[in-house]
Amino acid sequence: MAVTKRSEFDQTEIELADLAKAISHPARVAILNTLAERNECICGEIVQVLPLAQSTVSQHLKELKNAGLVKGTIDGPKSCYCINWSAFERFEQILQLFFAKAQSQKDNNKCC
Amino acid sequence: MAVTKRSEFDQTEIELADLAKAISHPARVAILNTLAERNECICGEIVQVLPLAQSTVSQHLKELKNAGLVKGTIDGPKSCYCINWSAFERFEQILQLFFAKAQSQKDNNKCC
DNA sequence: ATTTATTATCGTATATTTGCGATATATAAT
DNA sequence: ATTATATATCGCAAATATACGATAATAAAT
Repeated sequence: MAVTKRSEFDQTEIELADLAKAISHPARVAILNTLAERNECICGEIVQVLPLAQSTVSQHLKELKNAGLVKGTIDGPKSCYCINWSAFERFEQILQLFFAKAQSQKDNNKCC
Repeated sequence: MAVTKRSEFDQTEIELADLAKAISHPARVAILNTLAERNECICGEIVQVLPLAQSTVSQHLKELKNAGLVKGTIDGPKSCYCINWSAFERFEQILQLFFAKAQSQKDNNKCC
């Protein structure tokens, strides 16, 4: 069966889960780290840093793009990928809310 | 092929990715939210809140447990699941580092 | 116009995740 | 001892993710 029940969850939960999924693979974490620490972000450099084939890196980049964390302009052979800082910061905020909300209840939690 | 290249990435990247994966499904975000806002955390309550079968919820709980974010004691029919706050806070710290490191480079980033 | 270099997409194989029903397990209640 | 209740595990089907090689696409260089 495996019909995904995705739509039956809260929008905020879905949004957080989707963003978390975007960084749920070490390659994608590495890509974001690499993009952040470069001035000019050419896809080729990323391929050289990662232990993966070019096509696989391209796929991971696409996922980061779909999640909105990365934006890129395809400029012929030299495509330029960069971090989408507004989405990145929104992600940070959503996480902060998630942790803050949970921890505000921490003292009530008496079991275990 | 699909041989996972997991071991070829940095330890910090793997750790972040694994934790992110733990919250990469709305059900698991919902479980953590629910656990946080209850004093007594009985698995049954969680099943009632989620739009999923009992066995599926149990599986998600197991994943959260494997990731270390949740700890539980099986007490016969009443198992008690709670947030593992030390792991939870470590997760928060890892994320903070990730975002801080990336954003410290933000001004250098001129492209796009 | 051809060649070269770079990135995207397609096809494919395998691995993992998601989800459920059925069943097992374990304690509390009778 | 038996029954009832709650949770875990097993087995299965379908969906999604991971990874690669091969190929297509695109623009710059010749």
